Amino acid sequence: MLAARGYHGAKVADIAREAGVGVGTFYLYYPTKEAVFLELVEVAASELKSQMDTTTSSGTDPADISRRRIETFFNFAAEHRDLFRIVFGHDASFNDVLRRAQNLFVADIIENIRRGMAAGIFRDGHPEIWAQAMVGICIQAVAWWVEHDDIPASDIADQISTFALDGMTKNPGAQSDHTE
Amino acid sequence: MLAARGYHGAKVADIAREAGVGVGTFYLYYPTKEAVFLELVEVAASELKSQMDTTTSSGTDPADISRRRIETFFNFAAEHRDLFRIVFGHDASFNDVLRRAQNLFVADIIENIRRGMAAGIFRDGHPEIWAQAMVGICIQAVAWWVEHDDIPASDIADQISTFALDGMTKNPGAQSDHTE
Amino acid sequence: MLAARGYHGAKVADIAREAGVGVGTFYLYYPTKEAVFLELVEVAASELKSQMDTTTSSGTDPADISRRRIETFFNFAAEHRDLFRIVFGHDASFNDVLRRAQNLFVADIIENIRRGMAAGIFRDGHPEIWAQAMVGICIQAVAWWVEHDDIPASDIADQISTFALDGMTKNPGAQSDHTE
Amino acid sequence: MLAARGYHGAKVADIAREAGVGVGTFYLYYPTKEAVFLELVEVAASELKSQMDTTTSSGTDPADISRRRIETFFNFAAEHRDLFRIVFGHDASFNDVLRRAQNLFVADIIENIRRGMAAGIFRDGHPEIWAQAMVGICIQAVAWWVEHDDIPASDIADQISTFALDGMTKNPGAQSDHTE
DNA sequence: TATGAATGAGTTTTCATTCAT
DNA sequence: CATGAATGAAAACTCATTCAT
Repeated sequence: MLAARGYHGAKVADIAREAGVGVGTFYLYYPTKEAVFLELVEVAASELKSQMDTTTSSGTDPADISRRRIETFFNFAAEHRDLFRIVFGHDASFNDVLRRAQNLFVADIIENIRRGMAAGIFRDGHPEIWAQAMVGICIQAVAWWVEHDDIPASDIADQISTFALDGMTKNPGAQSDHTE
Repeated sequence: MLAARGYHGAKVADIAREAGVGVGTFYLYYPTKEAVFLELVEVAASELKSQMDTTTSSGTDPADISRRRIETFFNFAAEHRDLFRIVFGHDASFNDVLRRAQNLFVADIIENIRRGMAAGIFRDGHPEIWAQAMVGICIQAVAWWVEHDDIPASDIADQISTFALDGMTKNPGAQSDHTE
Repeated sequence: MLAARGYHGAKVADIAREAGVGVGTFYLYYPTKEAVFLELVEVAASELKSQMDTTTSSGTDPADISRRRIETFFNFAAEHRDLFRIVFGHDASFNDVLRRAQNLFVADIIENIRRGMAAGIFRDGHPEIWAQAMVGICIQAVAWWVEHDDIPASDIADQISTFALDGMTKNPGAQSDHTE
Repeated sequence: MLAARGYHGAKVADIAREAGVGVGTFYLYYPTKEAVFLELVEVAASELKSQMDTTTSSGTDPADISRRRIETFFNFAAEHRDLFRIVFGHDASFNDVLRRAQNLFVADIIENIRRGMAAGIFRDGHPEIWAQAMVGICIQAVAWWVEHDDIPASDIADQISTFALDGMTKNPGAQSDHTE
């Protein structure tokens, strides 16, 4: 399925066939291969943003806004599952390499989270989702950070640790421990 | 610079030139283009993993382990900045599209975090890093989730909200609010 | 404008749009793209030929016939300027290359003609038109010649020199030196 | 043979095969298909120009210069026959149409020239070459003229008639009637 | 071992032509 | 008759990989 291929894995001929049209037809609607992805992503992003803006326009509590945005995001993803598979879909060659490397760590992270939960130190949750979240934080942070030479490693590590361990809210216990 | 190009953007000829060898020499050491990235990533991943294992072998507190792992990760990234730029480097065509879409949201997230911090609801931190962390969590979680059809959107949204807002630890106030 | 594009530069869609009809309609009247040019050229050629035949049917003096034919040709061209632009119009890619190469020589030829006129060796005339004529003779002659292997270069050069310098008529001075 | 195909008729794959190399090799030396023709033409044009400059640098008589240039041109063409076949080679589709149209007139022109020669009005020469010359003059002149709106048809017709019938030189009889 | 010129399979893109409406 | 969206064969171009030196 096209959706599972990602940008580089998807050939224009495949995209066209998948859509049930000829290659010529593809170029009737998009000037280049890049353009269709760009449009796909931009249209979706702008739709998502407008949904988020609507969703969060009623309240002003930042924590609440975050929660509702996250909810909106995943509802949107549920409705556009195919799109997300395209956009984050694994490209035959490279992403597999990354995936494998990630898995090397995910297992350990899950294990640590399980132990933390069992010990009552971590709040209850879905260990694998949290492990994915940890990986996502680190990847995104590092990708951002390598373009920002001025921040010391210890600073970004601290920021990420605080974020991941304590969360953003100051008195979380008072608000949203869904597990108690 | 090669490092800024990412897997698809980097031609074998560039990689070889960057390394100061001929393309033929490249193929003397790596069977395919994929292999060099695979090796790059795997060697680094295994080195990182072994550093992490060493770092965390002494203690058993899961929160502490997480913290130390995160620290190790960013120290490693600092020492292998080029590698990370290669691996997460933006490929000319596609990643830019993604980058632009992300930026659409990052600004809003930063704004919300700033307001939350100002209101004393969010603990103090680096708003942009946290925003990147939020985006990273969501992207990684959604990429993982689209391959796991059985989990309802509301469940994953809840998990991610809890993680991001409250953090993993149960009594964070008691442990690590760096701002108090 | 279509007329300026030449055969390869003109897309059928353009030709149809230019004509104010749909592409489908185009194919109602012409079986192929080539056919429309063929028809265009053939209809025009046959019309031109019939005009020439009429024009020259009255007299029998070959020099006079030549003169009248040339006149008819350019009058026809004046009335079918668009057609001539289509037929000899410069195709985006290749003809420009030729054009540029020609210009390399045209300037020199003009210069030589000017000097010849100033010295009273050449009869008066429009230097650029004559230079174009010179180029036209050479191109056409060479294009014809490369398909006729049996003629030595010196022979064709002699023929062309005689033609260009002395003209076709035996006693031109007695007939048509417009400048005296 | 490639040389007989002309620009549009020649596919890059053919050019490469003809040259005994792979298509990739072609692109190793020329960035685009257009570029190879451009280079072909420009290199040849500049070589031809330099030959012409050398040839004509000794004398100053314009008529002599013309004659020597024409000679140089055809000698050059003889040595680069293949190149000229490429450059003026007939493209399967369009040039044939033109060729056919031209032939419609060439026969008549030849006939007229023959009659003029027989009648002693035209100097002796090769009727077909002269007919080609006539056609070349007219095509080139008209192609030039359609881009120069300000010149009346009668003017250009006069210029061309004078050129073709009387030649450029003022007293041709005194100089170069090769037939007497 | 080291090289980089040569390769051609694999892609993107074009556009004359068709055909359902 | 008229249309233009759809088509896909054919063409230009890319780049990982090979191999003679």
